Amino acid sequence: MDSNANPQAGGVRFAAVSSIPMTAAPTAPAYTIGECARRSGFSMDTLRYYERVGLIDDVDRTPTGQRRFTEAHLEWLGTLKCLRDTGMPIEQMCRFAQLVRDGDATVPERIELLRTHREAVDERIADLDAKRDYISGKIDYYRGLE
Amino acid sequence: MDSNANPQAGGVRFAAVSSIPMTAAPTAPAYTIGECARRSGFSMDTLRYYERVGLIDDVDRTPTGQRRFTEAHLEWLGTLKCLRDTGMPIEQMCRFAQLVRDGDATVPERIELLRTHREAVDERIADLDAKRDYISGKIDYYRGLE
DNA sequence: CTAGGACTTGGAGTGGACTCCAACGCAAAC
DNA sequence: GTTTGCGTTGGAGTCCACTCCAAGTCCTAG
Repeated sequence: MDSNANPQAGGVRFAAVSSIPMTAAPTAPAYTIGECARRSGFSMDTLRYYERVGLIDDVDRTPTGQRRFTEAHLEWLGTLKCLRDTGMPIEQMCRFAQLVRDGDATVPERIELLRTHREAVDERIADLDAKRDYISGKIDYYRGLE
Repeated sequence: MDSNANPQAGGVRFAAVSSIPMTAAPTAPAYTIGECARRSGFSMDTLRYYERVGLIDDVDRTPTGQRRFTEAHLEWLGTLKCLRDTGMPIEQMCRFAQLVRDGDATVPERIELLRTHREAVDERIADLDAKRDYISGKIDYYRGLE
């Protein structure tokens, strides 16, 4: 049901470990939204927003309604950050999230989506490279005028 | 007064030449906003908007009020496109435009601005490269599952 | 026990960069 | 000379991705 568990090295990693005072008993660590924000690099508001639009799933609540995020969430957030920062629109990330929810049968579709996205990223990089050169040319031109 | 005239090879270039029926007499070509849009890659609305906020200067009008853009405008628009597409905010482009308007004394400041921007572009490229690799890793992981 | 900080919700507001609209004038092709 | 279409203006609207707000609850350190 959940084959997103790629333990990719590049996940977001920070120092402190146990965020929430768990009464001893080494349970799997659960993070408050504040801690999750600090660790993921998203704001608390963005995390709530992502949950609302369906980009984050299965966020447990304490009996009083506070969110508790897990290691798995942090990993998933690392993926989202990567996709977002490479320019994928929210809507497409939602589609990807849906595929992940839909289980292993969607792996080929996920590959397809990521490949397409990677191509877009490649194009973006090539474009930036070219435009970087243009800027350098402009700088050189101005330097000739000084 | 105007040392933006860097005839950089990478300008936007199209096929057709004379857009507006000029009663013979090979005057410097002047382009309608539509033609300018086609040649620059900006929409007509964006061109008007850029003029309003001060990114484009000295746009002549026909006696009836229609804009006529010149070759020089197209070159400047090429520069704007490059800056915009590499993520420079409008406000900073406005500052750059102001420097160009302020004449040759501002050349060092322009260099400074462009250098700073180029650094931002370099960082963006490095970030995209890294995230591209992350995506590739994810793809490989999924391919292992197929 | 109480102060202060962290958390909750639904919904409204923001910022950047356009993009569209209405109502109109001018143009040039047949 | 009329239709088709390109152009004008000021101002309003849109889109995206958040970001902020109010009013309230909860948690924990002192």
